[in-house]
Amino acid sequence: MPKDTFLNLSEEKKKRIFDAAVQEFSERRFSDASINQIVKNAGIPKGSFYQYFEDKEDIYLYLAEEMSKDIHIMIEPFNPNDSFFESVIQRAKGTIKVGKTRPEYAKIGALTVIDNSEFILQLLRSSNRQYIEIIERDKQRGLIKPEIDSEVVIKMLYIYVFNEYLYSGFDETRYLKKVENAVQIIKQGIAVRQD
Amino acid sequence: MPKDTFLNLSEEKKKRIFDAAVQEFSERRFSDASINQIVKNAGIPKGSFYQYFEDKEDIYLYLAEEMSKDIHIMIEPFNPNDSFFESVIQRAKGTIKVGKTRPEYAKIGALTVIDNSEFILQLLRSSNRQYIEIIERDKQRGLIKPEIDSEVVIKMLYIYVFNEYLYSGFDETRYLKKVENAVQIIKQGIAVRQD
DNA sequence: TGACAATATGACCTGGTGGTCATATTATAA
DNA sequence: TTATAATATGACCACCAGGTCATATTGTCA
Repeated sequence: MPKDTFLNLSEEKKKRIFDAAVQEFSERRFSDASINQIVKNAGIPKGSFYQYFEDKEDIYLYLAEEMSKDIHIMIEPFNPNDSFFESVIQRAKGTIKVGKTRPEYAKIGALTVIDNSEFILQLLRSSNRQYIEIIERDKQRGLIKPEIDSEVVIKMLYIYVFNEYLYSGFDETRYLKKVENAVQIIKQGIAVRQD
Repeated sequence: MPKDTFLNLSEEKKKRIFDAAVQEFSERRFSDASINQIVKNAGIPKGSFYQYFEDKEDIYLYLAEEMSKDIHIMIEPFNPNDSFFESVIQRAKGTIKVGKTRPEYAKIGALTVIDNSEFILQLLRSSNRQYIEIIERDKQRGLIKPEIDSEVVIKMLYIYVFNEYLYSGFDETRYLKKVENAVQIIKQGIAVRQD
C-alpha cells in the first residue's frame, strides 16, 4: 500500500508516477525493473519515491490494483455458462482488446510468466486459482474428465498463452490462432483416435 | 569459442573454471549470472577471464558443449521407435537421471526456459527443432493428427516440463508424475468424449 | 645469459542498482 | 507572525555489473 503522502498527491502527479511505473514494468520483468528508471520517467526525485512507497513491491501492487480497475471496465468477467475452453479463449480475446488500448498492461501481464521471483510467483498462483475453479466446475458438469490434474492444465496453458503473447508481438490474428490451437490440443489431444 | 590461452591451460585449472561456471549458471539464469561470481568461485583474477573467454556468451557455449558430452554418456539418445509421447517421458527420465549425478546440469536446463534474452531464445529454438522433427515423423506414421501445430505442442510441453522441474525441486516421483500427466493431456485431451 | 613473446594480475573505469538522510521548502495552526 | 509539522529534494552510500589496461611474471628459444 502506498503511503498517505502519495495518496494525498494531486491526481496529475499520481498519474504521472503511475504512468512512469507502467512504462517501466511493461519493458522489464518485475525483477529487472528499476526504481531509478521509474523516478526518471516520472520526473520526481529519488527521495520522493521512498516518501510515497515502501519499495518496488509496494508500487507494483498499487499498479496491479489500478490496472485491474481499468481492465474490468474494458473486458467482461467470465461468463459462468462458458466452458473452461471458451473462458480461456474469451480471456485471450480480452487480452487483445486490452492490448489495443493499453498495450503496456498486456505486456506487464505477459512479463509475469517469465519472472521467477517469489513475489511474482505468489501473485501468479493466486491469479491461477480462478481458472482451477472453472476446471473443477466443468468436471462436475461432465465436460472435463474428472481424473485430470487441473494444476498441470492451467500451468501449461497459462504459461503458453502469455508466452505466445510476448513473442507474437502485434500480430493479433496469429496470437488468437495459436491460443485456439493450444486450447484445442488441451481439449481433444493430439493423438489419432484408434477406434 | 574459448581462446587458445584457455585451451592451453592445465586440465585442473580448466576444470576449476568449468565447475565455477556450472555453479553460477545453475543458480542464476544466463541473464542474471555474474562473471564476477564465476571468477570468484574459480579463484582466478578478473583479467584472466577475459584472457580466456570473449564474454559471458562465450563461456556459456563452452559449458553447453562440455555438458552435452557429459550428458550423452549418461542418457541414451532418442529411440526412433518411440512415439513422441514416449520420447518426452524418456527425456524427463533422463533429466532425473542427470539430476541425480549432476543436479546443476538439470538446473541449468530448467533455467533456460525462464530466460528471455535473445541469446537463450535462439538456443532454445534450436534445441526444440529435434522434437518438431519427431512430431512430424509421428504425423506421417499416423500417430498424431496431421493438422496439429507442432510448434504449439512443443512450446507448451517444453516450457511446462522444465518449469515443473524447477519447482518440483528434489521430488522426482512428483515430477515424473506431473510430466506423465502433461503428456497424457496433450495426447488425449481433457474433454469428456461425447460418443 | 639475454631478448622477446605469452600469460597473469588486480586496480581501475563507467555505469548501474536499492536505499538513506541532512537540509530546504511548504503548509498548517496558534 | 511564528512555531511546528509535513513534505520535497538530490547528494551520497555501499555494492554490484561488465570490461580494460599498464605492469609484473613466466616461458621459450638463440
